[in-house]
Amino acid sequence: MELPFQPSQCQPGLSVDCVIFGFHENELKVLLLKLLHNREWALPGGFVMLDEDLDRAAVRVLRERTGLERIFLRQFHAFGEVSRNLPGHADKLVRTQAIHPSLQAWFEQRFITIGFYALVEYSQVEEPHPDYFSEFCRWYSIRELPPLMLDHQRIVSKALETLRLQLKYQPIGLNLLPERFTMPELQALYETLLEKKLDRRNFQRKMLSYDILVKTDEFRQGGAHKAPVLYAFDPDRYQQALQHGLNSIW
Amino acid sequence: MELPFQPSQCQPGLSVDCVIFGFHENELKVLLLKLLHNREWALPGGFVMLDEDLDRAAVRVLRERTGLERIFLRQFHAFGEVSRNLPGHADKLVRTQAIHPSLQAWFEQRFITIGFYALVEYSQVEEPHPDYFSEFCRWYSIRELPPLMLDHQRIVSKALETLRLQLKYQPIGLNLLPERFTMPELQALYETLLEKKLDRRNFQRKMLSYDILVKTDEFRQGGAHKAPVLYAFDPDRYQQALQHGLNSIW
DNA sequence: TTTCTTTGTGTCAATATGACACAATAATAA
DNA sequence: TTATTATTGTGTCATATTGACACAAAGAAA
Repeated sequence: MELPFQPSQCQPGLSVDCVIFGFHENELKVLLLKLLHNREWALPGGFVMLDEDLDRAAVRVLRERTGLERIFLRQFHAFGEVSRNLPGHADKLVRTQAIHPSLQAWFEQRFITIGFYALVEYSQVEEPHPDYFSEFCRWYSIRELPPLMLDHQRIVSKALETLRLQLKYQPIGLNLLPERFTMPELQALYETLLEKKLDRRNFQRKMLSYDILVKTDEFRQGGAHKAPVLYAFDPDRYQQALQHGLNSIW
Repeated sequence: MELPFQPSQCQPGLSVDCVIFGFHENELKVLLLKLLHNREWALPGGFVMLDEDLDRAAVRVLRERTGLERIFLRQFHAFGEVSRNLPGHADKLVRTQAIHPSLQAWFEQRFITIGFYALVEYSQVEEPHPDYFSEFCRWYSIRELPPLMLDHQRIVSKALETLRLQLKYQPIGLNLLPERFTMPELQALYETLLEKKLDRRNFQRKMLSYDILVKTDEFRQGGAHKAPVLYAFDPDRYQQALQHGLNSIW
């Protein structure tokens, strides 16, 4: 397999890492890559070309990994502790033949990484593509993550914290749920993120009051009980709610 | 004046810029540096030492500029567009004798900058110290900023946007106001940030309901009218409110 | 003492919220 | 075919919060 990047064409000491969130079976999941020759897992990430905008680099990584374009992607933090680059990390990559010895110097640099989080519809991601350093991809529930490389555990935690903060004053769901969804499904997403049960009736009342949902005349058939109505987000109103927030104190 | 940094000791292509906010005469202000040999102004910023944590670099810049330690400082965005480094910028620095020609290559790099915003008590900053590239410092009202270098205008705008967002779900004031302040002073801060008038009585009721203020038994004497009570923040409760937010929807 | 302005403390109606009841519906079991 | 069961849709009601506003107290100046 050919090297997917040329160190001389990359911004030195800088990388991007993406925490890709999906929602499936009432669980919040993240897409991880299994490293080659190593029991550890890693976030999808990459380097920034010298002539590439930072945000474009994150979009590219996302496209390369999931095949998706135009998805919700937000920068959330720059990780720049000196200690995040473990001594011996580059050496280990060479020893396990993960990289060619000529790249050792590149990987020995002190790296700052910019964390992005993405919200994607789980079912839309068909077959995630591993990259040069990994053998395969898998979704993992955030409640039981495997051992992660370097400080990637902390990056996931920070992304999750940011996502939960977003929930407090902005809508969520448009990017995580299919185009049409039921009120109980939306509630399940909120309950998962908040880690607590909500009252079904009060949830519906509040959610409808935000005026970002459109009730369709279709139902989710095939369930064991009363068929629930399908809703969709009103894209314009949803974007407005993202911009201005849902509940301002002032 | 000696060069304050050695390029070989710095993380390549990376800088930090600080938007230092203060509140004075009912105006939100930012601390700017007047560049040498140039009509433009710049944010206090600097480079990151190879053995220095990113956040520590921001703390150092802040200390060098304001003399203050232990102040409210938050990372808010990484600016990484290719176009933010204008072609000819390094050349201009050499031509105006702002930098020695040997540094031209360093300044010609493509830079990513990490934006931090700081909240400081205006009166505590005695005499701001300019750096190697600047002749003096000045506070500017955010309503009338002078011409800023490169994309620093955008960095200020983004910082302000973040600060206003913070106001929607977190307390503010501890770092911008003196230790003791009156309710009208706190309200003026909010009105400035929100750019709108608030009802004096409802503001007080809501603010007190957050339970982060301590009413002292002293008054602000010397005013032309009834002497208002002085309040102080309860540091512990304030920190808690910062952590958990003031008004959760859920 | 009067006037002016600002501060401290209320009231009250309108609205939003939390807790809960009950009918309707769809699949399954009797 | 009918009863059962779990789930969905639509309420009600008491309580808490909010927005709009009134009035008295305090300090300086006329």
